[in-house]
Amino acid sequence: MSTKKLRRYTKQRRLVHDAIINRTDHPTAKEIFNELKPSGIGIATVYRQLAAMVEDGILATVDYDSETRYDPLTSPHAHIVCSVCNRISDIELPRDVNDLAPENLGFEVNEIELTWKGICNNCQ
Amino acid sequence: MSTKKLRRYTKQRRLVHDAIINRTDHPTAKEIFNELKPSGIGIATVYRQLAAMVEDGILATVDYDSETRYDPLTSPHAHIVCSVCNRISDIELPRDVNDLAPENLGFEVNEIELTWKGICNNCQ
DNA sequence: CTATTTGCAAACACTTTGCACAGCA
DNA sequence: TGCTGTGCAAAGTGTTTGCAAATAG
Repeated sequence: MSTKKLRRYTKQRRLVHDAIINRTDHPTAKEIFNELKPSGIGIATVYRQLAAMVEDGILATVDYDSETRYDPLTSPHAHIVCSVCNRISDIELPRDVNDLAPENLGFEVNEIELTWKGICNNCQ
Repeated sequence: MSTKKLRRYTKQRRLVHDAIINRTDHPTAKEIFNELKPSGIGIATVYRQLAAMVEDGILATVDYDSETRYDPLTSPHAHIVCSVCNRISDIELPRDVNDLAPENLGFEVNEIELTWKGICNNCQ
């Protein structure tokens, strides 16, 4: 059982938290920074706060296009990525996906990552 | 129908090709470069040759740990990643995985990416 | 009061690019 | 010979870190 590290409620922590917590578009740190730039926040602080939120289990990360993206949906789920508009969407993880796990190979599965790439209905 | 771009058979092309073509460990460009360094090859050439091989369909790429890794197995398959030894292994894509596709959402699927993360039997 | 957090700039790691020269076709 | 490929160094990105000043508790 891991005790959650104590965090100070700074103005910057609240800014980053509020900027990401209801997003479904998987923004990068740079994108969050640009939106918060008018507040005078530093980009290092944005990176640090996002990392802290990941450590606290508030955010998950998604690597795409050589950038780390942040996702407030931390329960297991799959993604669909549109190669035209580059949008990443959350989607339910198929129930049967666990049946496909390679446990018979002696591999102890902790996490599944499932992404479909293609063209979303907006872009077709 | 795409006509394959003509490539010159330079010493460097052969070096990079031979260094990666039978690998199953998904090396990075840096790793290939380090192995070929004694030949005097430049790192830019390694990046360029690997990119050319991807363009020609000889290699696939796998993004992991903020680095691009190269995989001579280009037919659809899944990966298992061990969080202890960081090894990425190829594994057969379960046949039923296509049944799980989100085509009912109007999404046109081109590619599936399926990775299990956990601990391999060597590391348990 | 004091330990954590901030903003800035510099440092980092991976990858790409501009350019003059080398070498395949 | 002509044009593509090469090596080098510099530039580009995304991200992290060192440090003095600011500030939450």
